[in-house]
Order: sequence, then structure tokens, then C-alpha cells
Amino acid sequence: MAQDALSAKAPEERRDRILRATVDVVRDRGFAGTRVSDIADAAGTSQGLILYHFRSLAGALNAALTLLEDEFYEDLDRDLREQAGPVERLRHMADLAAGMGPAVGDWRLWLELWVRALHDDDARATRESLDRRWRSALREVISEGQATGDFDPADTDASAMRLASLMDGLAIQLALGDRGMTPERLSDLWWQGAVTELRMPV
Amino acid sequence: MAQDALSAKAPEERRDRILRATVDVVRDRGFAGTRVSDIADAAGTSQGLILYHFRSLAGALNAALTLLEDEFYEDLDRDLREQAGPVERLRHMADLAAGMGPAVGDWRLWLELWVRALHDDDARATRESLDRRWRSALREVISEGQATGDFDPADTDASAMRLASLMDGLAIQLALGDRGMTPERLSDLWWQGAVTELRMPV
DNA sequence: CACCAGTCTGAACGGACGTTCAGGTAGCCT
DNA sequence: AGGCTACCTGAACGTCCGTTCAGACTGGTG
Repeated sequence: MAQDALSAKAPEERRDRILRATVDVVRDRGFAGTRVSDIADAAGTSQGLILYHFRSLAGALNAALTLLEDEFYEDLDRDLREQAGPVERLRHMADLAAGMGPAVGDWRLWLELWVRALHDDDARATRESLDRRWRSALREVISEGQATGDFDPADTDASAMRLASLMDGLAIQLALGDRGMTPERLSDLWWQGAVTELRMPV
Repeated sequence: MAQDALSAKAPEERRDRILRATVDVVRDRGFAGTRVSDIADAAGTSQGLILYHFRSLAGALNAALTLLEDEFYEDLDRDLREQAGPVERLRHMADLAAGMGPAVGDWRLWLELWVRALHDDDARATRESLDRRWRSALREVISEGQATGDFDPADTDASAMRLASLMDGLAIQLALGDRGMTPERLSDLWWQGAVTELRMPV
């Protein structure tokens, strides 16, 4: 028995496990409901270790946020690069947001982030950055589609803003478990909206 | 000096003052950040009285929610009844949501409500009810506009859902203070979206 | 006036929870 | 081997905060 199953090989792995546990706890307890002991339980460590690696509960929460941010970027970049043309890319964004991407479609978490952003500056910065990234990806795809002739929006900026906002709004229904809102319906509703908004040829 | 300025005429007025104070505190501290002492300070009463009138902090918060719900309905009904035709009504809904109505455009509060709805059943019910009401008002206006020939949506239900969601999404930007998002821009972006979505004649 | 019910207060209580701390273990350098 | 550093733990501490409570004040009723 060279290694105890509980003790990770490297401290860094323990640290990572704590962050992942933090994300999990926040997802279903919310930022406000997350206790140090919850994270400790979920990560299988002591409370002390969490305070040792991060300086405070807030430190752990913020570190979890930046982890999330990084994963969001990775997901988005990797997934979009795989798609051939602008139409496919846009279609894929709908599916990603509908929950097919591990980080991108994590709407309960984004909801929590939005509200935390109302009161916490770190969260505000993270939120802004995520949103900017998502919107600029969207705008890029639209521009690309304009170049290829697939899209013909009346006002590119306004269309990008509307489509991004539409996604957020639909996602709220999904996150809150509204009757009749499913990932598929979200994807469809958004795609139809994009077809209209970008005046795609049918 | 028949009446002390601090002591309200009727206990009911005190109760009401507490509820209003609760709403105020929640609006800028959030549900999670709201303490009994905050409410007491804002209402100019003792902590005890809040626990006397409502059974607990949660009781006060929930009572504040139903107050909000009632005011939302009043605002919406009164304001919409004043408008002449479907086009004017729809236009007015944009303005209402952009923050011209005292209760309707209170987006920070709605954001807080959404997240609370993730974890609290009372909040969930209130949210659902508010959303249903708003969406059905929207759907009604759209139907009316179809009857008069002002609107011609491809799919009425889908259009209503998209326009409601678009509003929520835009409102998030507004509530979070995104650069470049103002009530006027929100109203414009939404209205343009509605023009497209409902295929209004220009 | 005496009594009572409703309203209101400020202090006290007790539990929850973030943080601190004293110490224990394991790898690593000399 | 000895010792140093990083990592980790569980208990203890102190604070914050919701709730309870004993009593004061008021207006109305017999």
C-alpha cells in the first residue's frame, strides 16, 4: 500500500480537486449557500486545507470562477474550430449553449455569476470577460457569414447583441426549469431567431 | 404633539413600511445579503417588530415578494390599458421594461428573484407567476395585432417566447451595467427585434 | 378606573460558520 | 540520519445574526 487512496499524488492535484468541488457545490447550492464545510466534504479534504490553499472562502470561490472562465474559453475555441463554415459554427453555438458543452451550457452557474456580479467586483470582471468573449465569437461568425454570403444582417452589431441576449433569455427559462423548455427547444427557438435576424436564405 | 413622527398611525402602516424597506434592501444588498437589522434600519423600527409581524426573515422576504408581484400586475394592467392599439401597447411594453415602470423595470430585483427561485420554492412560484403574466400580456398584444393586421408573425407562440426572452437577456446587460446598454438602447434593440419578428410593415 | 389584547422594543441567547492555530506527516536536501 | 519545508488535519475561537423573551406602552372595553 504505497499510496493512500485519499492522498493525491501531488498537492496540485488536491488543489484542483478542491476547485472542481467548489464549482460543483456552487452549481447546486449557489454562491450564497456555499459553505467551506460543503466544499471540504465534496472534495474529501479538511476545511483547513481549503483555507491553506486559498486564503479564504472568497478566495476559493474566485479561483473557481477563473477556472470556469478558462474552461469556457477552451471549450468554445476547440468546439468552434472543429466546425467547417459559418453556418455550421453558428448552429454549433446553439447546441453548445443548449447544454452540450460542459462549461458553456452551465446556465445555473451563469445565473449565479450574474447575481454575484451585482455585488462582487471579481465576479463582475469575470462575467464581463466571459460575455465579451462569447459575443465576440458570435460577431466573428456573423462577419464570416457575411463574407461568404450566408448571412445578411441589417445591422451586424445590433444583430449580435440581440442574438446573444436572446440566448441568455432563453437560457433563463431552461435553468429555471420552465415547463416546455428543453435544450432542443432552446436550440430550435434560437436558431429560428438567427435565421430571421441574419436573413439567411431558406 | 399628538403623534410622534416615528410611530405610525396604524400598525398596518408600520407593516407596510417594513415591506417597502425590505424591497429596498433586497434591491441593493440582494436576498443573500439582506439582514434583519438592515430591514429594521431602513424601516426605522426594531428587529423585534419584523419578527413580530412576519414569523421570520424568510417570512418577511416572501411577503415582500408577493407585494412586488401585486404591484407588478397593477403597473402592467394600468399602463397597458392606457394605450390605444396593439402597436402602441407593444411599444409601451418596451418602455415599461426599460425602466419607466416602477415595478416592471426593476431588473436587479428580477435577477435576484431568478437566482432565489433556483433554491427556494416560494420564489420559484412567484417567478413563474410573474413570467406567465408578462408572457401572456405579450401574447395577447401580438394576437390583437394579428387581428388588426399590424403584425404577421410566422409562429405566434415562438415569437412571443423569443420576444420575452430577448427582453430578459437585454435586461441582464442593463442590470449589470454593461457598457453601452441604456434604457433607450434596450428599448430600441427590442423594438427593432419585434419589428423583424412580427414582420411589421415599415 | 382596572384590565386586557395588540403592538413594539432592546437585551440576551444560541447556533452556524469563517478563520486561526498547534501540531503531525512526508518528501527532500545536506 | 537530521532537519527543513510544504502540506494537511481537527479542534478551538470568536463573530455574526436569526430568533426568543421579558417587559413597556397604548388604545379600547366593561
